[in-house]
Amino acid sequence: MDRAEIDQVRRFNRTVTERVGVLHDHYLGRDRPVGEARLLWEIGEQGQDVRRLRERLGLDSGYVSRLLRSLETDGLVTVEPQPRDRRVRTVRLTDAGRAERAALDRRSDELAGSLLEPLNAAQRVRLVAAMAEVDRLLTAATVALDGADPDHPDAQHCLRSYFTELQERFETGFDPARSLLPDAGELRPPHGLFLVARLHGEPVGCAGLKLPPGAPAEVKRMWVAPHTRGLGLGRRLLAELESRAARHGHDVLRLDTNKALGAAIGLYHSYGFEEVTAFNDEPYAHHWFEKRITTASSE
Amino acid sequence: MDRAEIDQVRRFNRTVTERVGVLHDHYLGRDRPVGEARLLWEIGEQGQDVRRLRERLGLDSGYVSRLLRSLETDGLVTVEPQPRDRRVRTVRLTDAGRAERAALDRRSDELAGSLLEPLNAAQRVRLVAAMAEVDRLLTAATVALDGADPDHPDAQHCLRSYFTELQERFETGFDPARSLLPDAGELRPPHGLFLVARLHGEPVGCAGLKLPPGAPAEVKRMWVAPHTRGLGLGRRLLAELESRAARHGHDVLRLDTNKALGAAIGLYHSYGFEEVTAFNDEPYAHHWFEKRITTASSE
DNA sequence: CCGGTTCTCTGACTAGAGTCAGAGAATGGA
DNA sequence: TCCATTCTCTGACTCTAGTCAGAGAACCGG
Repeated sequence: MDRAEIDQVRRFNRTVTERVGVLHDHYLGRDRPVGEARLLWEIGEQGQDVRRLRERLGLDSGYVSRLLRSLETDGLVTVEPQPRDRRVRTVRLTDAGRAERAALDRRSDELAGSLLEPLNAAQRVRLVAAMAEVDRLLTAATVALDGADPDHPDAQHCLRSYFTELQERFETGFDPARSLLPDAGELRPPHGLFLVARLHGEPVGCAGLKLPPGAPAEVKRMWVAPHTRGLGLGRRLLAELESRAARHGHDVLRLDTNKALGAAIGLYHSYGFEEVTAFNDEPYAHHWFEKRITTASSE
Repeated sequence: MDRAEIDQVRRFNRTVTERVGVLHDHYLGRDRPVGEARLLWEIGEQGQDVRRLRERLGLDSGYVSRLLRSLETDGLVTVEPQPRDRRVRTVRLTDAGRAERAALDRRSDELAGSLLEPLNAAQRVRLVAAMAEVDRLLTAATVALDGADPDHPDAQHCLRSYFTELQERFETGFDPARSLLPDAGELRPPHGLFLVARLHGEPVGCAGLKLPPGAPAEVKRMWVAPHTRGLGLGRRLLAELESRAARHGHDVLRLDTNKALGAAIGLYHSYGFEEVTAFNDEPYAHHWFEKRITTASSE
């Protein structure tokens, strides 16, 4: 990371916190404390459990309770116990609350507009494009990769999505029973491992690795959520698997894949995999890839 | 301004305030309230008058006074009356203060680094480039254009810089006495007007307009500070002058310029001016331009 | 139906970031 | 010289945005 890069990031931080930050408070904190506004926003059109709200915003339970009471006395929300578990309470917007939320929405639009307003059309196009790029890359940088048990709810969520997607995309559909599926034991230590990628706590990708002693390490069940594609997440998962495989003493990484998964095949090529002849008889595979790995590899 | 643009700006605002904002507080507000840290930073290496500090940060005088006392009791600054006007007080960093400020500097670097850290080299390059673009265009959008009297200190500052620059850039140097200079009266109502562009309150550009009844309006003394060039500020000044000239009933805008000012000549061409034969005998002019204007023109 | 757990609420605090109204010293202009 | 103005400081508040420690209701498993 060189000096010029750091300096540019600092200039960016300064300009943005000044310009966006100040306007943000000006527009959104107008007649309601920011905390309440955030809460109002997060409740959403269909209501939310208090517990989920707390998690999403990372706030103290006492604090949320107080904020909600304040919104309630203003007639913006109703709080009622859930029928099936009366400890949990559900918040719902009243009509007034919905109106207030719409007002916040309008203000966010105004804020965005006020940033663009002084610029001419050409500048606007360039600013929006640059913002999209910053947004995309900062989001990419926010995704965290962690080891997880394949039975963890987040891992399960990813795997279900993965199978659903295979079912939709494979010409022949996908029936887990017909495939060479590793059982969960093969994807947890000491026989392998499983990674989950999370964005703001939500699972958005996964990848498994089999580590058979004396044989090549094998990538299994790599999946990236559709809304986070294009962030380089697949590449990051591969890199992480590769370095972990190397740390476990493996010097070859391999995988098989279906011809319907074009983007993945492209990634394997560009990441340094080479196509090889079939090393298993997975009925859903059309391509088999291998990559020689070294401990020093870092991307 | 279309919906897609607004939405992208809103996504950007959200990502950036979350990612940069949260880290900002985490890194910079570590062992010192953000208010004090900002002040410490703004005092700078060579010290500042309390009054200027207040202006720069837009804070209440009582509040600043209290913050300074707190920094003083921590041994980070000294506050002393200015010798020439003992009402005004000057703040200076002590050695401890300088060390603390250096620590803040390091943290800003760390913050910047932490944004780049999860990305690979290619992504980093793209992020930094996009940040530079956003920074540049948001800065451009922050510049305010206001009418001003040509004798106003900010206008005078611009004009002095303008003349100095002409002196340096013209092959023959520049001697105001030899040039066809409008007197200040011609650049203030009702005979004309004068615009000053300001960034965070600092003058960074100017432009004058002569409005002789029954004759073409004439652009005079247009200047943009070197560090704000490339922001489209010249174009904005021209557009503003054009619309004001139109509002005063003029339908032609004209100007003369020196061959040394290549960027300006390029701007005049691209803005829609056409070169014409000399309409005056300004000794420093090599090119004369004219543009037909309409009331409806907007850029 | 008992005991531990989960979930929400209340009360009691704290710190930060300001705002507002003077008071009191210095200064500058008539 | 004196009066208005400028500049800084002090005291007295306010509002956000939390944190922490229980208390009490509801639920769940054995």
